[in-house]
Amino acid sequence: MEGYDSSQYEKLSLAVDLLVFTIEDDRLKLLMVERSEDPFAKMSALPGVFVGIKETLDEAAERGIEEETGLKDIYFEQLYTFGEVDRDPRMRIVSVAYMALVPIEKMNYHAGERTLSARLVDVEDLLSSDTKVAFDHKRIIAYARQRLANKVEYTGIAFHLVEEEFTLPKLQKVYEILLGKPLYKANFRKKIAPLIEETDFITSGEAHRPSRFYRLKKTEE
Amino acid sequence: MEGYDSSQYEKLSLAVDLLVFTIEDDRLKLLMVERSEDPFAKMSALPGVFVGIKETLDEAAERGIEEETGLKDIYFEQLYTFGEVDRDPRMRIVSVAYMALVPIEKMNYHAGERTLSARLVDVEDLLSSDTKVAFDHKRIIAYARQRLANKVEYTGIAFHLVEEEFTLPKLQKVYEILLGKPLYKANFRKKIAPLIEETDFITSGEAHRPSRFYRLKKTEE
DNA sequence: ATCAGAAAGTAGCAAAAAGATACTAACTAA
DNA sequence: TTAGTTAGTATCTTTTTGCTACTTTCTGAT
Repeated sequence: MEGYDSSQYEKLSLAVDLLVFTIEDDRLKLLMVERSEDPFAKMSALPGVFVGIKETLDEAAERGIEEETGLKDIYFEQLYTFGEVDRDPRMRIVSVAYMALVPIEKMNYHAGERTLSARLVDVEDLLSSDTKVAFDHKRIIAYARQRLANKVEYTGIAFHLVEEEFTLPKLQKVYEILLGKPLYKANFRKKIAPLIEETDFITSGEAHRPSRFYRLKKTEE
Repeated sequence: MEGYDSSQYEKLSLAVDLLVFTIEDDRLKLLMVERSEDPFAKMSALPGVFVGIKETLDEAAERGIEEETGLKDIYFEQLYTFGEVDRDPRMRIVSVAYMALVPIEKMNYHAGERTLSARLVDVEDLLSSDTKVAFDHKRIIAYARQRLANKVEYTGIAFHLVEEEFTLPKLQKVYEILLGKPLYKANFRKKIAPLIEETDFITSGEAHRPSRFYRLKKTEE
């Protein structure tokens, strides 16, 4: 392909759509914006940016995340590239979706330049209702939701949704939310024990036994 | 993003690079072409096509696969999108990599219009040697190799590398090649037993006990 | 015909992981 | 001091995996 004379092919616009997930009030939430302009004015959409001609995809994703949340250095990964011809009614735009995870304590966001507002949307509610979402963004969200559920089983992705020091009940809750089912406390602890290490801190002030804070062990993955 | 006036952003070329894998002589092989033009003339590269302005990514991938192999209806999936700025020395080209799997018995290929030849390359040999490959294609191949190894463990992706009716020794070999390690026969059979069903056919003519042909059960996944 | 070789296929145990239950521990608030 | 509530642990059962050793069924050479 790259030997082709590419000028015979029309170029197209490439965007990055961002799925910034967090967990708030024991629910999986996603950062969405309210569009100020047509098409889909006043509807919910994923935040996103166009990819600059001198910018890698990862750089565009980082830039977009920072514009929406002010955050740098949060975990993100490329999700999938959506390239239906008519996904944008105005013109051909191919979108590379990126997924980012951030603990709610660090979460921050604000309306962008061309959006009315930004807010956290309950993902399960959104997906199980027939709420309309701009473009093909609902499908993208469903795809990401699925990937999250898969990855929590065989990677440490859930750790990105808690702070660096976390209690096991809190971490377990994150696993349960992503998996969509309750876990046995004892088994959960057996499973993640080799990945974590104790800290000297415990919770206090709650009307029950305090829980210890742990952190992720550096040495394994 | 999609509310932006996109005209302020330069458009770019989008290509699909194809990784057509098969198994030949008990080795994982990949279809590669020899480039006829600069840059990287005479070097090995992945086959690929540019994405047309009225064409989805999947359609472009299907078209590319058919151009290279004459095959329709083979299994393929989107792998990852590579968007480094300088991955093509001439101009900015973002590439969506697609991975296709085909049993060697169906495999077919020929040099394209702008390539000198097409051939099957031993993947492990290529990756463990310091053979130069055009563009960032070696990295893409390494990424795909990894993904194949992962997916064989938790999906039925290996079935796409054997014909519809297959013997268990043959299927096991495919698993072993993708995983890069030997498996115990008895365990392997226990594991895939629920996924397959017997046929009435067995091999013949070999100097040992014949083996039965099976097929994938339709009902599960 | 019989037997050696070779790969297909099966039986069955041991070890490890996952599933599940029931308990004990430590805090606050009344 | 006690009731309520959640943290944390001990222990058993079940399932899966890891492994070995066996039996089966073919060809090809005595």
